[in-house]
Amino acid sequence: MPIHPAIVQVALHTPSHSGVGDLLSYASERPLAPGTLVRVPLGTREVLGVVWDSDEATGELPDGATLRAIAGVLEGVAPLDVPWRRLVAFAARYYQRALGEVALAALPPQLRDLRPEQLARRLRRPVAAAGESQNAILNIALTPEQESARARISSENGPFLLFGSTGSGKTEVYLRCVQEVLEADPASDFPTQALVMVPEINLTPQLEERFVSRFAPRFGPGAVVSLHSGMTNPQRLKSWLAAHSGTARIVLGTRMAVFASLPGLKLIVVDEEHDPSYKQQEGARYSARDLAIWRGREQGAKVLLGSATPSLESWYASRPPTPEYPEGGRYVRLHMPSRIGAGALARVRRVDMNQQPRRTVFSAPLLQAITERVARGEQSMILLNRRGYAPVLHCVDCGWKSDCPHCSAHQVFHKTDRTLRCHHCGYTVRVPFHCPTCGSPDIHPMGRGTEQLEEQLSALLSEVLRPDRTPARIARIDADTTKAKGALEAQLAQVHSGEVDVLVGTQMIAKGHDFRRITLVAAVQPDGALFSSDFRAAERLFALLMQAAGRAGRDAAYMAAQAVHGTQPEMWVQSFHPKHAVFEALRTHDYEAFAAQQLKEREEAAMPPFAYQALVRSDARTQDVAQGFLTAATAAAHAAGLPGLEVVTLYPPVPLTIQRVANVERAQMLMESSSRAALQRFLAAWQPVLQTTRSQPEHKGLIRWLVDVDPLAI
DNA sequence: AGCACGCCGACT
DNA sequence: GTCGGCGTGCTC
Repeated sequence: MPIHPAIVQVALHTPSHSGVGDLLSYASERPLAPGTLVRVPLGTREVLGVVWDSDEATGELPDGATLRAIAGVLEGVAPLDVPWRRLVAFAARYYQRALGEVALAALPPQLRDLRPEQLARRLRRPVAAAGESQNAILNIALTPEQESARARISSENGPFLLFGSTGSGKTEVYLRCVQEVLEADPASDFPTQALVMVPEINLTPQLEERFVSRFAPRFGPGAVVSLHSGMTNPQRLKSWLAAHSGTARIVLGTRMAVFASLPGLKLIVVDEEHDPSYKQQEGARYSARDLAIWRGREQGAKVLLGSATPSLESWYASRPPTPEYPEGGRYVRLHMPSRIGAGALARVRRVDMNQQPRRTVFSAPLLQAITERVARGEQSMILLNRRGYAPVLHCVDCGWKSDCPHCSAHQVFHKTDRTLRCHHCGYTVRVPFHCPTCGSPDIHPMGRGTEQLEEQLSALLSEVLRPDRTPARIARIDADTTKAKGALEAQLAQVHSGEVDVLVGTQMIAKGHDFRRITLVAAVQPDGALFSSDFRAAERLFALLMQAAGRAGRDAAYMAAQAVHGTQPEMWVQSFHPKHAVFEALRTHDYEAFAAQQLKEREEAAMPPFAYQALVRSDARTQDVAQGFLTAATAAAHAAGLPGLEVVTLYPPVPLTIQRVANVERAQMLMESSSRAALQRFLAAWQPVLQTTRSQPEHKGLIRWLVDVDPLAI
């Protein structure tokens, strides 16, 4: 037997419900620093692990377990530092997941697969030279508003909420703040670093271009790296190593980037901080924006959130001091109301659909406005948040509907490829010629999706000519037309080049992309979101419509040129409730009034941000089992008198809106408290109770359960 | 989470 | 007779 003088605790990818503790003990020939990456035997496999600080003096082994030896150390990768480990530990605790699960998910996937010698080979590859040069950074002059924001970010601690309307030049402020951080003399010998996050992968290339052109001359071509799930595994590993080693000074990425190892981190920017994409929806359901705030505080990095329509959480957290509450919010609010280099704000035109003939898709005035724009060579953008031709197919004779056999949802009619597709489980069939139930040929689409809009618009504009006397051209961009790699870029290029006159699409066209010739944006059917059971629906719709409105008339020079035709940017909304508060606020572009009204409602109803919530979801073969498990776990919690329970409200389990997906029945229950700490205490204590409850025979059909802390939708 | 072990159905 | 379905149980 070899002698192993050291015992190390290692975090491994084992889920929290697996019954295996957070840390497993291994023998090592020498002590290993916490944060060291190791390969260890686990059962029959060999897996990647991270050496962790052991709180207990000795790792007590369960009876019968024998200590196995570490298989290897990933030499050449410095141990992950204390701030990184603390971030991972906090995220695991706060979002109720196993430590190892979060730790390993935060590392590039390829690190798991590489043997130490393969990694060593990769590390020997030359990296892009990152040497600093004396090349000056070419800056654009800041407006007084931008300069004032920059100065306050520079001199105060934050966190900051940069509230700037679309076109106010938030990105330029980000660039300046990043520059300032990178040029500062680091207190340690590790180079200073900045992390910049955006909500969607689509938005990283244009941002990367801007950061590279600004900073590469000064800090070298390898100074800016990206980190998002659209990259290949080797690319991700390369970026990760560059950030970890300090070669990369700026990391641009999506929510996953919040876990990047950045030992020199001094600034975190979260652009479009209100965007729901920052909340991970599977696995550990973390909010990258909230973790950014935590990480910044812990690691001594400034945090800058930016948005034209902040989340109500961030808006409330940045409330100015009042006589009543002299301390104000935790965040510093910085306001940039002016648009620069952009035209006037879009004029909002509301169409009351009650005054329109039944089944109207494009009201006459909207169609007229689009027609005029085509004739002038301007572009229009039509938003509809529904893919496919129609959400359901329906038999006139017997009432049959195209229900998915595996889900409690309709199969969507896709005319392009003649299929019925379930958007929840993917189940696809050919469109039947006759009703499958009664054989009637009288089956019709009900409702409309983007495919149908495109088709109807083609018919409606068939006689309309562009300035060059050619027919109007219509394009559609949604998840169906952009599946192929590079398809989105190709389609966007078409719009940019002016080939397209009218662009139809889902919300993916409303985000980020600046088309200079768009002078009209229309939401043809936004009502669905108004009366949703989700209390955040209005907030989300308002943000989307504001963002969409910001797409019209982005380019001041173009708008000035078109002014001779009387062009002004317009945002059209067709609604059966045109007087709804969302549209009223949109009309005046008044985010602040909208936020104040929403916050008042939330406060009266004791909802976030005035209360804290968590969900437990359970999946099972039958709805009875799914709900039964939650009911039993609730009873067990009360019986045990768990801590925090006195200020946490547990609501009874209910089926999810889409109750069954892929033949799995889903139920959930809500927990709510005015105290975040109490909710946390309760959840932590409840975890083992849920485990025990599951092991009881009456809950045999339970497939899984999961906790969602600070859920975005209920 | 993986992965092995284990016990029942329809194929070369 | 085997290949393979996924239920159960284990991993320092």
